[in-house]
Amino acid sequence: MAFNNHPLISPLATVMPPSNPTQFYDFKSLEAKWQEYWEKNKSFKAVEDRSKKKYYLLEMFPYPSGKIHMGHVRNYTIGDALARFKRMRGFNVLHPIGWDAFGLPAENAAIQRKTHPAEWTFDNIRVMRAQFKKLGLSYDWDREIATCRPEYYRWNQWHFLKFHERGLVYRKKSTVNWCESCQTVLANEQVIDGRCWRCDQLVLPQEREGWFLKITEYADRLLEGCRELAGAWPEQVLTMQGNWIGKSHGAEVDFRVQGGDDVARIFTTRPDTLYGATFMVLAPEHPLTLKLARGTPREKAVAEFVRNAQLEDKISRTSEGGEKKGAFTGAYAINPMTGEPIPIWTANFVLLEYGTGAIMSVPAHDQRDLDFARKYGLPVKVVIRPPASVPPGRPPGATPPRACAEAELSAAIRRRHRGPSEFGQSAPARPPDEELDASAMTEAYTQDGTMVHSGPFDGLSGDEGRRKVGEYLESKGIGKRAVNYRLRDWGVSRQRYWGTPVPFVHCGACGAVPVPYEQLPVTLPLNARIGEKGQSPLKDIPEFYNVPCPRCGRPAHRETDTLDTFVCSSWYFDRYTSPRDDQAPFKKENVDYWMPVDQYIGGIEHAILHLLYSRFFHLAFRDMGLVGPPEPFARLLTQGMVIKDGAKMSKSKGNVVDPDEIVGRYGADTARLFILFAAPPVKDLEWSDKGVEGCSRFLKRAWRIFHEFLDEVRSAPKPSAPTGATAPEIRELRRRSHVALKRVTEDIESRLQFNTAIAAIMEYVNSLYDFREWWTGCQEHSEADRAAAREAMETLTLTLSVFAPHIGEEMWSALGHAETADKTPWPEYDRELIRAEEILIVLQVNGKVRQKIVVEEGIGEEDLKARSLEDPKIKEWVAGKPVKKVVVVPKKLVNIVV
RNA sequence: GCGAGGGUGGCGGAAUUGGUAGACGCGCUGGACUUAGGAUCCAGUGGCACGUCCAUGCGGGUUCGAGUCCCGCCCCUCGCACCA
Repeated sequence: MAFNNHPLISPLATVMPPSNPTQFYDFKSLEAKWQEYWEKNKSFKAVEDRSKKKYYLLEMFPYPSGKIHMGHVRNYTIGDALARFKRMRGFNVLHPIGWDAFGLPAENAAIQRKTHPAEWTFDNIRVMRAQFKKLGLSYDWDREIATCRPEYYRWNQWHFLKFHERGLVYRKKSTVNWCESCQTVLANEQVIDGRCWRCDQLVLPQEREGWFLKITEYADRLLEGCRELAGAWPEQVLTMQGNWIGKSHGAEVDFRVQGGDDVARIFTTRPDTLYGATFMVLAPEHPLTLKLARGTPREKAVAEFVRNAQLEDKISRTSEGGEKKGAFTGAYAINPMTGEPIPIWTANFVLLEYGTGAIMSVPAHDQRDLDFARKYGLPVKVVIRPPASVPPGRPPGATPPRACAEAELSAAIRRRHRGPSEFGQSAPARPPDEELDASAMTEAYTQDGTMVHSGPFDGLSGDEGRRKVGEYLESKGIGKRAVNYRLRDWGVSRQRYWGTPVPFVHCGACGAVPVPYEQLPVTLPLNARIGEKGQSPLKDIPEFYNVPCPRCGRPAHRETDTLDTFVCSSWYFDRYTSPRDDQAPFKKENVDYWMPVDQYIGGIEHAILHLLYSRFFHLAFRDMGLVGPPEPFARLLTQGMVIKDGAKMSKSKGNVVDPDEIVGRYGADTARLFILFAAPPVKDLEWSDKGVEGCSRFLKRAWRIFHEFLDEVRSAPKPSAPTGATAPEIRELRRRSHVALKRVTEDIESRLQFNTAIAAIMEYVNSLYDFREWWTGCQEHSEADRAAAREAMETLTLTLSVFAPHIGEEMWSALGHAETADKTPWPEYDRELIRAEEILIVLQVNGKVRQKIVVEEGIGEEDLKARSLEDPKIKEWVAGKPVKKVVVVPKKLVNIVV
């Protein structure tokens, strides 16, 4: 028990003796011991302390689906390493965890297993919490939340009512995405390629009434924010959000229907092509479509076409390869510029939800319109002349210029990421004044050019033309410049049980009435009979369903829809700042201290789901004065997937590795180390059992070398400044300690490259084995020598403790420290000590490496040049030829050009 | 089609500003210790025609020097895509 009786040993050591006094690395008892210590001492409890710089580190909280998988281990291990590092760097770190505990799987599992969703959920939470603790994750467990508890979801309801007060909540009947297998409506963001994001089933259109949040009101600010986040968030995520918001500039123009009062409003990004509009197309669902055909010989054909179009599923209807089908309504509209009548059609590819649900068709300058015109024999009219030269690689008609904010955004992001780019060379000349031939063209000319056959606008270029036409439309009152978004409002109604009840009451007299704040929470009854498909079981619980109207007191009934679970996750990071507050969703002073999240870590699958919703909530909160910062997540890291045998781990592929098994066999430290070492966080990680063994081997190796030095080092003093009297081996040891420290520090701090940081520690351990050879060969060691060795062991221990905290703490306490490693300030490396006394210089002849020489560190350029030319090997290579030039890169290389 | 990211040994991956390509780990080869080793330690390990050689997807270019910069291709992954 050599290190058990040291006077400085921490109080815990007397309570809990070191797991084993031998050199055997007994990870099992050692990990259990430290986990118990952290738990008892609440080691990672975060306390608001305005005198310290805060650091809010957050990983996306998990859905309690059963047991944790490797993806979780990776996500939370990355976060934990960073949390531990930041604490040692002197930050006041908030590192919380909780459970995204509402959702369909609980309900489905409950039906299957004849249990209750609550029971299933809390069972899973228990299991997963224990698994997290076994991994040694440094959470402030006092802040743990579960969104399915009324203490949490009452604030969902509170926010919903606040949003309602501000006009951000409304109810409407519309065509929604219905997932038959989940028996619920989905928001647009939750439909991926026409399929449900959770169960992968095809989504069907359905007419339904439901609750919506006006995220579209924030479209512009959400897009603007993407610009600000450039550099701090992965470019890909910002691009995806930009695409999703889909802002485009253009104009809305009214087309009068010939012989009546009807007006069809269209949206176009190309008002400069208005003169070329030779027909217009309405969405089948457009109210005018059937109206115009009514009472005409076309009525039957149009009605049938509309019916068929609506039956067609959305993917085939809107995919590029999908067949463009249309029907003539029999009516004509007046082109407001030319005054000419143009036929009004309806077609499957025009969507009611986008723009105004009606388009003008300019076949000469839009590929889709051209295809349609050719198919149905409609006229084509050229109104844009290509410029005399076009940029290289972009033949006319190849790529439409998207008058879209996407392009602007990605350009802005690129500028942020790389700095301004240079312009390409000028384009090859193209014969000027070449006019397109309307009757011959098979490809629409979709790029900008000069307006022709456009009356007073002839000769104007794209941007100018669009502006002038816009101004003209406005002056005539027949249109206006307009901005359109692809983003739709967020449908939050879910027709399922296991969620936050929508806090509204339906009254025959008063309509939908908000539940008064003082009556919150509207508690989800636990006695529901789950399993009846098609409607919420809440309807069958009279004590829930039947309530007096809060306004008039007459019998009314509660809303039975529950809120989308993404509502829970849109503000949980705020709740962590005051998790137990029962007066407000969070305390202002706490949220002001901790927010924004400094580093957020999670999967890319939430790029336009959770991450967009949360930004929306945050902006709305900001407008209500609840929070201060412009964005909730200052920096975002999207970690890669865990792959095995080339595919994502999944039950169906049978390639899952159970974290429990790895932790059981090798210990949490090994599991953590491997997962951080095998790949940089942003890249996919290929699982390797052999790699895990390698990491286990490394920890044992570190443990052994540490214990070989321990006895002599335990009582050594702090190393003093270097003196010339020490042996070169000691100086080299100190140099390597400080080099390792520098590399680990910088790899974590400025690059989040844990894999190279760990590689640096491994290299360092290898060099300690080299050093040991010399050390054991010495008769005795001076105090200064022992101090240097102590420093080396402390550096090893502290750097390792960030990644493998259990073994790190064990070693740290063995060194006799009263305080734990995680409470120890991260050491600073010494620039002076890093400087090598001798450096390696690479000698090149004509750019090829021919020799390597070792020279003293401070050698002058001329001396180095001379030494290089004198080198026998170099002389051989130069072979008497005249030396044309010598390039000297200080401290690196000399290149001799002959 | 558009946008982003990527292509480096047998494998996972390094190389931060144009300066020794392949750090670190896995695997493999040999040795030591051992009753034994799938433990541990030590040494070696890009390729071959073993050279003043060839090597970072392919072909050019800039440079004393290119995995890194420029031009043109090929392939892979992801996102967007009839969006008016």
